[in-house]
Amino acid sequence: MYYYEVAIIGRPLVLIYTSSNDIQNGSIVDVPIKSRIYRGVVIRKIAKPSFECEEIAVITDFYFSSDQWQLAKFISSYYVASIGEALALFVPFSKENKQTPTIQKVEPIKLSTAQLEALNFAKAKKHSLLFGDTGSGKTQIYMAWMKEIVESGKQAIFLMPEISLTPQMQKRLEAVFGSAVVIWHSKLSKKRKEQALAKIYSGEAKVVAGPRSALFLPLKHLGLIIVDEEHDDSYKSQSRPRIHARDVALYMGKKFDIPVLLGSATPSVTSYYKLPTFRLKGTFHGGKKRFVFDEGSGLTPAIVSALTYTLDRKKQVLIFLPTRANFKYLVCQSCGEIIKCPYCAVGMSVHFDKHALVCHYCNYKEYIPKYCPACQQESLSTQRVGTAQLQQELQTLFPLSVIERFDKDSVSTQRKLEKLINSFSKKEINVLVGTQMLSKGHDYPDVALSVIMDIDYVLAMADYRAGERAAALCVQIAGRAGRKEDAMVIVQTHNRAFFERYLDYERFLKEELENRKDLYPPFVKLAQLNFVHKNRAKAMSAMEEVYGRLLQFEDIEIVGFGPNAVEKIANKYRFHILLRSKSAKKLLEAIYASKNELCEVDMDPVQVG
DNA sequence: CGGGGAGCAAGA
DNA sequence: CTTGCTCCCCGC
Repeated sequence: MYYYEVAIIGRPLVLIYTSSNDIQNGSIVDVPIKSRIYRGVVIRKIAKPSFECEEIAVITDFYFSSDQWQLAKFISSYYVASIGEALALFVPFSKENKQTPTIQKVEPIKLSTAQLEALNFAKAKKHSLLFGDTGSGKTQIYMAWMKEIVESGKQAIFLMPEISLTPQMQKRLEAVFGSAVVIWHSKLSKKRKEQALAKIYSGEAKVVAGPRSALFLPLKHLGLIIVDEEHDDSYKSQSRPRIHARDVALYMGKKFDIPVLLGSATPSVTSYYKLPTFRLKGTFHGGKKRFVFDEGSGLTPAIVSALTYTLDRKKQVLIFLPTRANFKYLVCQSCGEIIKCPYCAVGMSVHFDKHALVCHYCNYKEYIPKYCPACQQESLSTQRVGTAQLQQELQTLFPLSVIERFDKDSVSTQRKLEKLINSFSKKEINVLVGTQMLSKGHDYPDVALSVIMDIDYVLAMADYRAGERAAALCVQIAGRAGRKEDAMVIVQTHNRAFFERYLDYERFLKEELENRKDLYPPFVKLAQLNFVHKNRAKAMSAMEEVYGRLLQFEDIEIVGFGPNAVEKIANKYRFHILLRSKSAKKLLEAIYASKNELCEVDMDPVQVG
C-alpha cells in the first residue's frame, strides 16, 4: 500500500489517504471525508502514518501540470491561501487528450503606422503597457499580435475585467479567429463549459478570452497573455485566494517566458511605473471634445440646457452618478438619525419602486417608515440623489425622450445588459443614467454629451487610491463621448483644478507617483489583515494579538489598525491592520509569523481601511 | 464547508 | 438530569 498527502480542492485542508496504486503527484482523485466524497490532489507520497486511514476512492484521468502546480504554490504562499484553495483556481489537464500545435490561417489585420509602432514596441519588450486613449485602436493591436501567435501554432489568453464585456469582444475575436475562439467564465452553463473544454483539450482553441478564470485553463502552447483594461479593480479577487489576475499574468509571463501586454486608456499607477510603456495618442475618427466644469449640484441650468441642445439634435447622452436607488439615505430632520441597516453599519438606500429601504451591503429590506424610528417624529427626509431618482427627474423634464438606467438594480442579468446596450446602440434610447458600469468599455457609438455628477464622492473616499479611481473614472466616461462627432463633457465638481488638470491622464500618473514616494505602491508593498467575527470582542482581540506580535518585526511598518470604515457587515464585525514594507518577502515573513486563526490576509489590497 | 461533541442555560 | 442551543474543532 502507498500513502499520500491529498490537498482537498477549494479547502484549507490536507489529509492522508492510502491506495494500492502508484499515483503521480498532481493527479486528481476522489476521497471520502466522513462518508462524503470530495475532490483532492495528490501532493506527495509519504511513509505509513501512525493512524489508520481511508482509501482513495477514484483516481481520475485529470491532473495538474507541473506549471500549474508551481503557479499554485506561488499563489498559495504570496496570497496566503492553502494549496487546495490555490489549485481550485485551475482547470486541470486531461490524460485522454493530447494537444498538438496546429497552424491556423487568419485574415490580415491592417494597422496604422502608430499602431504598428506600438506592436513592435510590445513585441520587443515582452512585458509592456499599451497606454492608448479611448478609440486609439488598442484592440487591433491585440488582434494583430494574437494573429501572429496563432499563426505560429501557439495560443493566446485575452483577459478582460468582467463577464459582461465578453459578448462584444467575442464578436470581434470570432470575426478574426473564427471557431478557434473560446470564451470562458464561471457563469457558463455546464454544457457551454463542456464545449469550451472540449476545444481546449483538443487544442482547437487558439484564443481564450474571459475574466480572471480564463488565466487558469489547461493550455499546452500558451504564447501570449493580453490584459485589457488592466486598471480595472475587478481583476482583484475579493475572496480567497485574493489574487490580482493582472499581477498573476505578469508573474506567469516572467516564470514561463511568455510575453504579456497590458492595455488601458487609464493605466494603473503601478503598471505605468513598473512596465515599459507605449503611449498611443488620439482618436482616428471622432470629433473634438469640449469640457465644461459645473460647480453646482443636481440638474443645474447648465446641464439641462446641454441636455436640451443635445436631445434636440437627436444625439445621445450618458449621465454618470456614483449612487444607486432613488436616494442613498433617509435622515430624520428632527433628531439627525440616519436610518441604518440592523445588520450592517451603513445607511439604507431608498428604493421607491420596491417601496423599501434596502441595505446595499446585505440586501436586507424593510418598509419605508413614515415616522423616525428613533424619535417618532414625522420628519424623515431623503439625502443624496441616486440613478433611479435622476432618471425620474429627467423623464419629467424631457417627457418625449427615452431615458434608461444602467446600474446593478436595472441590469441584473447578462441578458438585460445586452438588450440595453443593443437598444442604446440602435438609438432607441436617448439618455442612459448609470453608475460605474457606464465606464466599462461598452461601445457607445454616438454619444454627444457625457455628464459626470457627484464625482466628488469618489474623490473623497478615505483610500490612497481615491484620486486614481476618480481621475480614471472621469477620463473613462469622458472617453465614451464623441466617438463619431464633436461632443461635450460636463464634469460637476468642487475640485475643478483636480479634474481639469488630470484630463491629461499621463500628467496624473506622473504627479501621483511623486505623491506616493515612500508611502504607497508602487514604492512599497501593502498588505491588509482582516479580522471578521460576529462577536465584536473576538474580532478585536484577534486583531490586537496579531498587532502585538507584528511590533517586533523590523522593516515593516504598521500604517493603521482598528475597526474598518464599515465596522459591521451582515452582522459581522470587521477589524483590520494595514501593513507596509519595501520588501514583499519581509512583509510575508512577518505575516506568517504573526497571523492567527481569524486573520485573513489581503496582499496588495485595492481598497484599504 | 459540515457534522458532532463540549459546554452551558433553562425547565421539570 | 434532560433538552436545546451555540460554538468550535476536526476531518486521514
